[in-house]
This record gives sequence, structure tokens and C-alpha cells, in this order.
Amino acid sequence: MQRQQHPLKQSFFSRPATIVAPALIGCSLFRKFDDGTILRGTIVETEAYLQDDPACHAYRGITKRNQVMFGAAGFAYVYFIYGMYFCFNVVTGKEDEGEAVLIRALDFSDEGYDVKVANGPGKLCNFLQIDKMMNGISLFSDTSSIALTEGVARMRSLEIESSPRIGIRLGKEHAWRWFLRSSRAVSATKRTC
DNA sequence: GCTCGGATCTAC
DNA sequence: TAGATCCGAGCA
Repeated sequence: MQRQQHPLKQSFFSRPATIVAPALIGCSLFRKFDDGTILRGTIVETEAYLQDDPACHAYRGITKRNQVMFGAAGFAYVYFIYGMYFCFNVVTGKEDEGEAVLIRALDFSDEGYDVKVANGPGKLCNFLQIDKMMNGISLFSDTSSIALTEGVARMRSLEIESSPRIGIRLGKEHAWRWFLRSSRAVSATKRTC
């Protein structure tokens, strides 16, 4: 039986996104569904988005959609894209600064699922039933339907690789995507530069 | 108001 | 490589 761990503290998230994103690789994500079912997955791929960054939703300042990004760290920023998919982000940094970390892929193979169930931002939201209703929820509380904890095994920094982010037009010069080299759950598209 | 295009994914 | 298919943002 696996012992339930304490969630990551809010102070973990109140650091720059470029620090939090690689630090989240190897951490666990717990999802508690309405029927009480709990799933645990390992974060294997993240991307950092800073306010001073044309690829970031917060680049043009605060709007109704992105206002969660400007709030306190450790809350979920969920948005809808391409008419069909949701993306799940964790707000990072100081309050009033619009930045976040996009969770791109999770590995649920420890729970017996195929690695392909959550190997992409849209797919993981579909698998975990994350939608707009989850926008703004806390991720550092025991009672949340989603919580993040330290990983079961601490990752060696050697196993973490970085690359430019995926699916953006501007800001490609930054290698602000991090992923676990050994994981088969890393999103399939464009693994390298 | 209306238009444009996107931090995606799947199948053709 | 296109198509599905919505909504925020920007501009008029």
C-alpha cells in the first residue's frame, strides 16, 4: 500500500516558471474523481510560460481568460483550445505576475494504464476529466480534486532534458520545455529541436 | 459585432 | 496534411 504524501507547498510554486517546470518533472499528480476513485500519475513533460514572452497568454496583460495566471501561485489555469481540447497549467511566480507551467504529459503506467492515455496536453485533460470548471482550483490542498506531490522516486537531473516549446510561433528561442528522457509517455510530436 | 487563428489530436 | 470546431483577442 502506498502511503499518501503531503501536497507540494504553495511556496514550491511561487518561484519562476522556469524553475518550477523542471522541478515538477518526476512529481506525482493525484486526481480524485467525483465517485471517489483516485488516480496517480507521474509528470514527465512540462513547459514554462513567462509574462515577458510572446508565446504566453499573459503577454498582452490581464484579461478575463488569463486572470488566474496573475493570481497566487499553486492554482490551476485551464483553458480551451482548437475548439476541442483543454490545457492544464499550474500558476507560478509572484502574485500579479502572469506566468504558469503547462503540464504536457503524464505517465500512468504504474496504475496499469497505457502510456498513450496522457501523452499530450489535450489527452491528459480528457483522461483526467479536466475542463473549464477546474480553472482556478487550488493544487496544494489535501481536499482538492487534484493535488501535486513529490515523486515516489526522486528524479536524477541527468534524466531531464530540455528543448524549445511545442506548437508555438514566437518564443522558440527559449528551451523552456522539459521532459523525462526515459519516459515513453512524453508527447510523440517533435521530441527534439 | 465580426474575423482570425491557436500552448491539439486523429485519421485520411 | 487536413479537418474537427470553439472562443478569446483585436480591431472596427
